[in-house]
Amino acid sequence: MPANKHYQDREEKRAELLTQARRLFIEDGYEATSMATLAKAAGVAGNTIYWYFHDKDDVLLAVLNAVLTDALSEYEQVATAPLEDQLGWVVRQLRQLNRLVSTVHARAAHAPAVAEWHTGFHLITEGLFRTTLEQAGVNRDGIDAEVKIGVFVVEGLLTHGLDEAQQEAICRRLARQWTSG
Amino acid sequence: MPANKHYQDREEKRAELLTQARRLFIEDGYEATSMATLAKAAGVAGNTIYWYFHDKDDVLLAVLNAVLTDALSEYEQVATAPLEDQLGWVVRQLRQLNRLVSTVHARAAHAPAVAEWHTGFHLITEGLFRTTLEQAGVNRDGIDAEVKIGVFVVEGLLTHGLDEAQQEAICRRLARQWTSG
DNA sequence: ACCTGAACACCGTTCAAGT
DNA sequence: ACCTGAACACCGTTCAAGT
Repeated sequence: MPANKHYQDREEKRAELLTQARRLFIEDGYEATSMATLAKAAGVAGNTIYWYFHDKDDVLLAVLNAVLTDALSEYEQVATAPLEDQLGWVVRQLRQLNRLVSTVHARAAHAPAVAEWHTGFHLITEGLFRTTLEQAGVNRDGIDAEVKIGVFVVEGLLTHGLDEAQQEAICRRLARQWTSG
Repeated sequence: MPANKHYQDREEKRAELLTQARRLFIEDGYEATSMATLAKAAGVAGNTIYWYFHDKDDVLLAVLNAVLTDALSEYEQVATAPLEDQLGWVVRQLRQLNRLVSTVHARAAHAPAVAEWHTGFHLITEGLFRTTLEQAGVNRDGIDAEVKIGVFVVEGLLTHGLDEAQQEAICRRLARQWTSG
């Protein structure tokens, strides 16, 4: 079956490109990683990437989806923990991804596909967040606003380098308001 | 006094460059505005900019300071209004600047000077915010966390295109928690 | 189908040459 | 001191040529 074999080879090579892109985008940043750098890391010529991805934003979307898939899979294990612990876990998990978060916000302004991904990401995470709050017994009236506040605060914690104490204080303050209200 | 005259000419030309940069960075974005575009808008050759600014990030810093100065000046007029109105004013004022906000977060990762400006900006705005909350009688214990939560939520409102109703709901929720606690 | 070297249009920045 | 045309090193992307 030459077709299957070829398909496997193709998938392997694409996977290698994706692995390197994920590492480089997270470690060095999207902007600082040139297509030439990425190609060299994967051992191909610069323009070969375009056989596997439409353009650089397409590589970014593939990286974002890979990271999101892994994160959602890990989230299942913490979904039943106390509210405050969940919040801390999310922040710790995403702390290393703050370069990616900034990149999404920056690229969303210029690349419609990234803007669309950004919207979908918020739908998913806010849906999970709302479920968690509802299970914690938060009043359903203002829950939409509460969810958005929670998400915005998490994003703020991510993109600004706060020390552990400040971070914990903010998480406690947020969680307190849910468990008391 | 040829020295004064020369100085004035220089200031005028720099001011024109700054005006155009401010307009272009806000309308089209920092990344989308090339040095050649900026130069053309100001009626000079591309490399002439480097006589007035060290590099492109230096132009960005000048724009940020100009915008901040104007914003602080306008803030004085609303500083004594009710909390909720102040919050709404800040969000409306800054809504048009969301490209600039994204740019600061993106460039802060690569340009130390922008990172430094970003830190200073947060010190100033959080200081003002804290004063406002204290005057509103918010409990001083958790006020640090409360201030950061407020700032992060405002940044979130800025960088995500929420409709007016959602925006108002979030502002009301935030303000309620201050006036009740 | 897959990969490449070479080229293209662009970018921020530098430099030698002008006034 | 101030300004410029030309050049430099780089960027993402395209294309003709190879297998």
